[in-house]
Amino acid sequence: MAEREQELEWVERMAMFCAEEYGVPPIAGRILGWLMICDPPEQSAGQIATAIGASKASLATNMRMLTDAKFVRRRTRPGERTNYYRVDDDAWETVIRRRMAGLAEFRDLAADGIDLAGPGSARAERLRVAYEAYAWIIKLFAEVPRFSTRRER
Amino acid sequence: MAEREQELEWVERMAMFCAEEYGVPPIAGRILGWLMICDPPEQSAGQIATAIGASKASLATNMRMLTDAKFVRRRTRPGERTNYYRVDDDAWETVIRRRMAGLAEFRDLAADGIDLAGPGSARAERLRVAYEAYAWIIKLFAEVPRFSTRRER
DNA sequence: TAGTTAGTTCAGTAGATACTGAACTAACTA
DNA sequence: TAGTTAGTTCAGTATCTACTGAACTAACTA
Repeated sequence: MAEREQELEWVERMAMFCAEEYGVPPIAGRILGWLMICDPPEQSAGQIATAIGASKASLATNMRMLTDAKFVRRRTRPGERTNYYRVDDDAWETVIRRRMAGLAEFRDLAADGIDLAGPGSARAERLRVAYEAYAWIIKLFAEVPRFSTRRER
Repeated sequence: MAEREQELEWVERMAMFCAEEYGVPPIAGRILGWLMICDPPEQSAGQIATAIGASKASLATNMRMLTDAKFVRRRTRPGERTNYYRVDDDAWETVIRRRMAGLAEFRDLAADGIDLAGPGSARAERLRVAYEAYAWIIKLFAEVPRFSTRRER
């Protein structure tokens, strides 16, 4: 299989993973996947559109989404009006951290449920179990040192 | 606000959380939410349908999904043909553990990408960073003792 | 036997989402 | 000035998902 073909297949796998696991639109997933593996690592919307086979309009919408979410950084170059994009170094750690934040939301929901059912009631037991499962994992994560294979910049 | 009304509002919050965070259909989320807070804790499809305002058909489809995923347990009673459902004690720990499995999938995808880009190449650097962020969190959870506020049964 | 009811299956529908082409804006260049 | 091109916006479309009513099955009861 040609190099490019293999890359695109990998990009597609990455896109589908992001779609299923994180609910990201397919094209946003492809952009992310492409930016993970492309050479050079910084590319214009036009280059990316060509590579993944999407329209300019889709690129505009999805790049907006990705830059707003801080997964992708935009860079301009002096004397050029083209914007160049690259994946943020911290993108994946950000993804992980947001996921953890989601856990806290559930834990708080469970806490509200316990109040509603009456703390100490038999009915609150189910909720307490859930609360504790989430509190456990959140605490675990909070105690751990921040990940840092931080590259020098 | 009436007790029941408050409960249903809580169920709705839970359902929307499950929908957004886990991609579960709204009715499946409502079933889960209802089963977390309802009294008695074990209810028939008919009772649940009435409580959350869904059709029999939707109950059939969504209960199937939830029992297949082991989030909800079905129980029969001698001399009755009605099935009764309750949330599995381990449901939420299961949710957390599946989420962790999703992380491993990403890590492996990143590893494939590194092979494709050529390990050691500059191009593989982005992928290596992602790989390590995921490997870090996965290792963290793998090392930790299994959660156990296990109730006696 | 006929009637009742728990539960399943399926065809159709409503609503949402992702995507695109085309028209447009804005910044530059000759 | 007119022409070029990066990027945005928007209306329309295709596709998908969740949901329901209705027809059905299967297990029981009188």
